[in-house]
Amino acid sequence: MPDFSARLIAWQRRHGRHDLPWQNTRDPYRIWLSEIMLQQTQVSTVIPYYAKFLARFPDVAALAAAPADDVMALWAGLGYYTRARNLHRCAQVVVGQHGGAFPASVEQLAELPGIGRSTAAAIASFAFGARATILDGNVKRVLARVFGVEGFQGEKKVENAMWTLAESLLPSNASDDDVSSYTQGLMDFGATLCVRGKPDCLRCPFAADCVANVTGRQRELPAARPKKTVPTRRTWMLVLRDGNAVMLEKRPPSGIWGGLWSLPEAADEAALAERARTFGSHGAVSPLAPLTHVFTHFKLDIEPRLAELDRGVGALAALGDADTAWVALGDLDSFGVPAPVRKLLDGLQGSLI
DNA sequence: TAACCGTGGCC
DNA sequence: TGGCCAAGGTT
Repeated sequence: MPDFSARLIAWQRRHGRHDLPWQNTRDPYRIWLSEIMLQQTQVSTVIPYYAKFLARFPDVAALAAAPADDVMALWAGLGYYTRARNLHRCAQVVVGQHGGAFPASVEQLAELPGIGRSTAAAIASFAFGARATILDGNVKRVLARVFGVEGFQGEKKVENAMWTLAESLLPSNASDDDVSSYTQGLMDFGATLCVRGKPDCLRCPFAADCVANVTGRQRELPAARPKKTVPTRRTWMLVLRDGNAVMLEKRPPSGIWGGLWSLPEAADEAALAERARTFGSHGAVSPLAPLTHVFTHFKLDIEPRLAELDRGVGALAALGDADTAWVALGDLDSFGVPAPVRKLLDGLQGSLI
């Protein structure tokens, strides 16, 4: 299909999105920030976070100079927290090694933390007019349908074929505006017309040539991910309360919820009671309503337990421990707290007298 | 190469 | 209700 890019650009200019908060700018900082937040995350989820970040960190220098904990607190609830750490590191590299200006080439961008091949192409095309293709979930779905690419896109062989195909479709002799419209068109077309459930083939500019449409295989393309049963883990969380404050522990930088502040955990009931005593609570440990949190690759059953701190021990319990903090329930916004833990504590606050 | 890494919306 | 997955990158 020699005119794929021309048709897509025309579609984008008439039917695509043109007023998202990170559009209508060529500021690499704003574009980069949006692209990192949008990794595996839907537009509607990102919008409020994007506004918060821009208000607090108006440029890359402000972000680079911020404490890591502040960045994590602002990111809390958005998920995939490695993105937040890499965002912070990337800002510091841009300031420290690039004089505060993002590099303009795909290759240099892709060397920065948190920026892979697709994100580098998005930034380079939007900010610098580079002729480089993205390959995200939208593009993979569109290519699989229009060109009849078989096989699960998680397989290396299939993904390599997709990259090659995507490269071959780039517009030649394109202006900066064309490049920008093309990249945005790939995203918008997949996100709004060639959607997973019910693609709007009647309004599709590729309908007559689309393999999936012509053969009626919209539901078979792209190939579904092989099913896997997700394991269930179980953990006990300690809500150690002192008046209106609870104790939080900073989690290790890697692993689930890396770098966030969460409740102290234990592997069983007895171990949790022991931890409560260690922290200075010798009274009853009472159960709170259990909750289940579903991650991408496992399910987590949480057994929360409430304990009261012995009178006057609060200041001692956290002394000299930088990974422990007492936080008022009304001050959780200034700490990066995992979403289900935040939900649990918000419910607790409402129930306290 | 494949597993790991969050959360919320949709049907 | 539960399966599926979204503007992917890192290890």
